[in-house]
Amino acid sequence: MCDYFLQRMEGDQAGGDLTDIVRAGGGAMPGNAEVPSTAAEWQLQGEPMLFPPPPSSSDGCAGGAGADVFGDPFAALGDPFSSDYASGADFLDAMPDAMAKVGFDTAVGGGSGCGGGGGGGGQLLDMSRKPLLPRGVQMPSVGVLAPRVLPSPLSPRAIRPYPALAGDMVKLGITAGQVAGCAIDAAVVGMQMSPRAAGGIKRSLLVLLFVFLLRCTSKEGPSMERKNQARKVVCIPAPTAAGGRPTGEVVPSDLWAWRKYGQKPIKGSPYPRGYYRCSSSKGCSARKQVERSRTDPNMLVITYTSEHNHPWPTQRNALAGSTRNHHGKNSGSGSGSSGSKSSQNERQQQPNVKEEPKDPATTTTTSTITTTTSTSPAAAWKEETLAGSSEALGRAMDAAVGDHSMELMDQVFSESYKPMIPEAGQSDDFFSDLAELESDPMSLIFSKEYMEAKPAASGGDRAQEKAITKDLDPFDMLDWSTTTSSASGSSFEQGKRG
DNA sequence: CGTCTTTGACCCGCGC
DNA sequence: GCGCGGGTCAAAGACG
Repeated sequence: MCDYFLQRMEGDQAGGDLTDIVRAGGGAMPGNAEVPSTAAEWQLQGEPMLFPPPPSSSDGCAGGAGADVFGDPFAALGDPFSSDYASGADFLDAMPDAMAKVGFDTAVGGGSGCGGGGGGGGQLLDMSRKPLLPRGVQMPSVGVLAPRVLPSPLSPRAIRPYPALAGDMVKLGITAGQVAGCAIDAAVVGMQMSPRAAGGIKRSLLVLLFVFLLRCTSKEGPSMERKNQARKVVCIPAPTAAGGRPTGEVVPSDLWAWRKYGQKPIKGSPYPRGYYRCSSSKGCSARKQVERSRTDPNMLVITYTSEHNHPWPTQRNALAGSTRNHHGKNSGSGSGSSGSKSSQNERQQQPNVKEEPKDPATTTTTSTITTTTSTSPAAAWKEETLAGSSEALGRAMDAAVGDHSMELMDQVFSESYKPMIPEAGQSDDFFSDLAELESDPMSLIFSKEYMEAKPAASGGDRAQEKAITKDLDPFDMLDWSTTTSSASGSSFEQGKRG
């Protein structure tokens, strides 16, 4: 099973606006889309070694050169969540310089030879100049880590509000998918590299991923101004409940509170379509439709309509009905109706609400993000209408990244529907919102690693456990400071050793 | 009590 | 105009 994801603005918004919002993955994953067990396996025959083999596992992490050693281009950027930046926009505007420092080719028509999937598109990383990865870090094949080659670059209009970074990226023909792909690649690589290096890569690329995706999916710009309501279709794998309920649909969390207001059988599809509207705010017109793909019942097609007109809820409706748990209903009902359970699970994923699911069947993929290791098949994302061609994309992600990346992307995409950081005043809120994600991006990606690491801190050693917990902290782990902390590294090492 | 899901009815657009 | 399909409404019941 291969994982890929992407989304589109429904209709004819193709042509480079945001149809290429995210297409992560590629076809160059060595083997059968499985994570190589060794770094050497990342190298494909016939392709140049991007980096020399690590002299030793320890040497790669030794020394106190800090981020420079590992080529963290964004170390100087500092912590976007901190007060170093008056606003998120300031942080964003500082990114191009950081990119340039690592050979991010800002010239029109970047080099070639980096794309593993064919011609066209630009380069996110100009490998010929200076590796982003640190010395001693093995890189997966070019096709895996290199930017995805996508049909069209982002439209300048789509990222118009952010000229500083957007301009460079547009000139480069960089697509959000490339950014996303690299971020996911970073996650993959992170599992193979030294902890400190992983920190730098993670920080760099995930910053790019978040910032760029959120910018690109911003509603700002004429591309979203359509006579009809813009629709965004996201196709995701239909998660099945942990209890092994094949019919139980679990709509992945997107942090908004949705209320089901209807369900209709769809002609030609054996699966009904559920209609949801945002219940976070009374006046919110945001809606979404959830249905199983008729071509692939394992896929859920979620169509978002309209937009939220209110801030992202820091805590989903803690209202009377929102916290109820249909234990009895889930166990006793055989109605086959799919809407109820999915919505129930959505609300169980309130970021700030800790729940102890009593019924294993109610433990969904998202609710287990930070509590279990992933044993389910890797996540898959695809664009429904481009299933044929898009299936060739993104095959590198799944095995290595797994379900957690899906959650990450889900959150990223859902985030895209809230009013984006168009103004400085909102930027901080935006970053704060990111911070409020219970399942931080890195934990989503690396959770398996870290979850494996956590038991290593057993034995009642609270101090050590606390340290591990600290390492698991998204911000501590990301370590937005200028140097990659040893704590971050240790946690990763423990994860590797775990 | 407030909010939820469920579900049949209603409304609307589209094609014939 | 009619039928069909999709989208929404709203009443009823459930839940915490």
